[in-house]
Amino acid sequence: MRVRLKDIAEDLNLSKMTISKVLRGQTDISEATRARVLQRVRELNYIPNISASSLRTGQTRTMGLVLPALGVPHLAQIAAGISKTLSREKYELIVSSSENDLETEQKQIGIFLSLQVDALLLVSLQETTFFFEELQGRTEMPVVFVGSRPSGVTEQYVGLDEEEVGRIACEHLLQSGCRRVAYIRGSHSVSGDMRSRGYRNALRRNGIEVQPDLIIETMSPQQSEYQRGCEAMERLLSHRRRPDGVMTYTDMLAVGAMDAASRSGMRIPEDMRFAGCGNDPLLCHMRIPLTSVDTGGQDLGERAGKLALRLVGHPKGKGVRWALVKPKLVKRRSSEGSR
Amino acid sequence: MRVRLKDIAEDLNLSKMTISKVLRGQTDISEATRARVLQRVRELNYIPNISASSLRTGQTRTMGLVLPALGVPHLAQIAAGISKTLSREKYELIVSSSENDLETEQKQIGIFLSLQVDALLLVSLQETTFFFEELQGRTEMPVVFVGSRPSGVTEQYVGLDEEEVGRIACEHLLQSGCRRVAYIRGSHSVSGDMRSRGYRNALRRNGIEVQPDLIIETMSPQQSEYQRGCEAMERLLSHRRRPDGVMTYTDMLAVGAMDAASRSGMRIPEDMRFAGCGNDPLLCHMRIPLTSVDTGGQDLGERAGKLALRLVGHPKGKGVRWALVKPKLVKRRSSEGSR
DNA sequence: ATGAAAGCGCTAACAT
DNA sequence: ATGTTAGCGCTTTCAT
Repeated sequence: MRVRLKDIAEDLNLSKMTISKVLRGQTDISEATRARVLQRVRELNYIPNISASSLRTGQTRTMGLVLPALGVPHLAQIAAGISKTLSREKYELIVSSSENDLETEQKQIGIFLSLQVDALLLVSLQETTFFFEELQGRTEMPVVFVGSRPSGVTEQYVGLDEEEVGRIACEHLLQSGCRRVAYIRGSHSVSGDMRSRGYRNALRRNGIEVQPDLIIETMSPQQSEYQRGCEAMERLLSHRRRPDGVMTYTDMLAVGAMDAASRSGMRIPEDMRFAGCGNDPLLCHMRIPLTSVDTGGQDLGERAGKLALRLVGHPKGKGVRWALVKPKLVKRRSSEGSR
Repeated sequence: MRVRLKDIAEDLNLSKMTISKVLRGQTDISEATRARVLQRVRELNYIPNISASSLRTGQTRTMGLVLPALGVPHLAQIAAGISKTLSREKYELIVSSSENDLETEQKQIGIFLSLQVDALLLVSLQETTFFFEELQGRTEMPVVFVGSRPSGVTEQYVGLDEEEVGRIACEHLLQSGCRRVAYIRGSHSVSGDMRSRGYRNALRRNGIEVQPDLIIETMSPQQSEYQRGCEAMERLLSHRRRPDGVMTYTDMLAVGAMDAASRSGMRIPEDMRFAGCGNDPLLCHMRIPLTSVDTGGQDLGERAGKLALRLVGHPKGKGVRWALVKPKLVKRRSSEGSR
């Protein structure tokens, strides 16, 4: 049988209460007893039963994170950031994946509710607030949205400043001397639209007209991102007036685009500069080191973790609202030098 | 306040017990009552308190998985495989990451023990059995090692047949007509050694002598894997007699090697065939589609999940022992055709 | 400084 | 077919 408080108590001829107090760091215990207890606790390898303590206190010092998928670097960074922040306050993070499925996400949330975690952090797939409004009625558990949010949610949200992503990439290329900056975007998405807005604004602010044919949507879902990058580039190269700078929605699109450009005899960065997005450690250090917008998963996670910590124990609706994390540009050779 | 069994019971003028029985699918309840209860349960959005039920039953229908990192495709596949298998039996998986840190791993294991999960699945960093021997004394919780194991562990282990990884890659290249197969391996590791053995055996079985200078170790940790692949290839190209087939420890090494080979005028696959390892969806669909050994993360996860399910409730030491999952070769253009 | 009693929400075992 | 009792391991409250 597992060691319980009672076992330690009987072993030392003390009451359960004394052991419990020692373990929770209460101060009304003599130093001598404290030492004896701690010693024996270690010897017997006592593991507290969170179920029991949770049942009594309503707390688990544990938070739950639901991600659309494991295996995605950006999401992993978010998780790492949260985990790091929580552990500073002696909270632990447990994760589960919704496998990009809306219903699975709801199920996973249900499990965390059942497990009595102290707060819920969600990189949510839900597009509406419907599910969460229902949730409000059932529980007072704090919920923090990270990186994405159902439309309409404005509180308890930590996100990336997507418009800024588009802006800094474009601004950087312009400052490197580019005049015709193309944007290879992914398929339609809210973040895609916002980055696109940042891109347009940067152009306008620099007195450059937005050219619709320099914005390429790549959405054939059968093709790999690499291929889509290649094809987008080929379309851009077929223009009468070719772009002299290219930014992309993801790093892999940039890798494909750079390859296609190289094959056509373009020199990078001399003839054409590139900026990707994601700052993927694998992809950014391939052939031509790729300038990329770091979408700051770790930062995002840390902010979200802090928000969750502040929410714990606060009556609902109190406390902090939301934060937008700024992306950072990481310059590498693909956009080096200026003209 | 959250809805409890008691609330539903009072609401319907029944006892807690009746509600509990309905929710657990006991059969000694009239259809009429069952229907009433289920209806009200849904209306009130009842969420069971696992802490309470766990305290009573000692079960949570939840298992814990500790990974060295999130964000790694192979590990994510393992997690997905486990999760899929468990959910068929109404078990749930929660995950945590040790961030490649030995002590963090032990801490995460402790949390899962505290949370009373029904079994523990570990892609463990521990190299010795020391920690787990200590664990044995504290708990009867079933532990399954996945993909890696402390030396000496032979039970409750589901792993990849690493020797076979090396063998099938080499065998495939030989069957495609290669006579001088090189192996670009990573830095030293147990799995690296085993794959190397598979490679050597395949050569020998085909009556080809192992040439030490065709085995390249790439271990400069500052460099990216891509660069290390390039450099390894350059070394191979400088040999008097160049290889006509190259296999690598990872897909990224193959991508780098292929690029270096292409730059030197080698045609792929005509002059030189390549096989990577990992079957990374991103990397295998770049420039030249890459033949790769699929290390079957999903399979591994499913087998591990099944093993864990069989272990639950069994007295320790009973039940299944271990399984080795066979890798599968996925052929693509980099090794196409024969001579 | 230490301990006794009660109860968190649930369910096993046993009535009725 | 439904309900009663007791207790899982812990902590809150209130003695001593």
